[in-house]
Amino acid sequence: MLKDFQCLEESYAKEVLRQRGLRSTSQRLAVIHVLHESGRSLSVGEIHDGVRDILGGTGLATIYRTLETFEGLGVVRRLHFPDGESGYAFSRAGSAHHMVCLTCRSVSDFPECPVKGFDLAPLEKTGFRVKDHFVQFFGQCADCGEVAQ
Amino acid sequence: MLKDFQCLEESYAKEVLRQRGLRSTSQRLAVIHVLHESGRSLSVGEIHDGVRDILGGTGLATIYRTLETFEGLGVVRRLHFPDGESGYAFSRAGSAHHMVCLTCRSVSDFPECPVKGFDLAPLEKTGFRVKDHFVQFFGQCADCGEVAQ
DNA sequence: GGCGAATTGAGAGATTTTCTCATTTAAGGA
DNA sequence: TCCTTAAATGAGAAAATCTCTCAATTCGCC
Repeated sequence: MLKDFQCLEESYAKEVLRQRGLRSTSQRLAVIHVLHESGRSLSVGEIHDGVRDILGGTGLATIYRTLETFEGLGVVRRLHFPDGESGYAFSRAGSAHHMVCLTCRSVSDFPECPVKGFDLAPLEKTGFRVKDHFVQFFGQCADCGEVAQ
Repeated sequence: MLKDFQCLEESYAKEVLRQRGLRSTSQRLAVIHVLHESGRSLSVGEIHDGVRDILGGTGLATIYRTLETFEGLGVVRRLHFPDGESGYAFSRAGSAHHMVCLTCRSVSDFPECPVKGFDLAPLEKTGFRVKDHFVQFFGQCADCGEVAQ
């Protein structure tokens, strides 16, 4: 195992895994650790590098499998940027929405679902049944806003 | 050229290209034609196949380049599905938001921006400067809803 | 500590995307 | 209408990304 101390995110991931009957492997926890520590969204390659720094030789396939597992569990979310790149970020339970900094790619949870106050009735009158929605704000975080003029 | 008749979407694309000093090639118009005719979002492979049906041997690189160009012009939008797949759909000017059917992958323009009525002030108090937002609704369109129970 | 099933590592393989450069073609001017 | 010229394309190689397989390892439970 990594170390005795575990951040909140690792404990949380462990608990979610346990509840689903999945194992808490060092590789899975390392992925959470790397994502949490960076504080931003990371590409698959960056996550792979970060995990290798901690554990040594870890297979790339494991990273892909782990991210897929965690995404299914809602612990990690995949983000797509306007430039076509994509990355993964830790995702707190219940927060489906994020603010993404276009400069440093940090990801902050969104305090409140902006769609909540929106009346879906006229939309559903068209016959479309809404099952899910996804809201993402792009911009610049406080730090990057300062630097860039 | 394809044919004398052109759908609204092709005329529109032509006009946008002209305004930017880009050329209206048969390949570019064919991409628009294929997207419009399908009425849903298509993968790069499907678009390639569709264009080849019309024009014959068209290079895959051209499809990628064309989609990139049109996305930059706002004529085409790339969509990411919850299952990790992605596709491209024709995008009317000014409509940044869509309803995407998870069954048939049809894409409908969203009548009104749901974020419009949302107060961004508390969000911006955190120092985050919102530059753009992206809203996507997933669910089932009227046709697919009928079939599936 | 031992057992059984879940998970991983390693690398091959498949798929997707980009790049290069010779050739073609659209579009404006003569 | 023809010419000119730069933009755009085609073809395939190359790079990048993602998936698969299966033997070996490891977690979680008894």
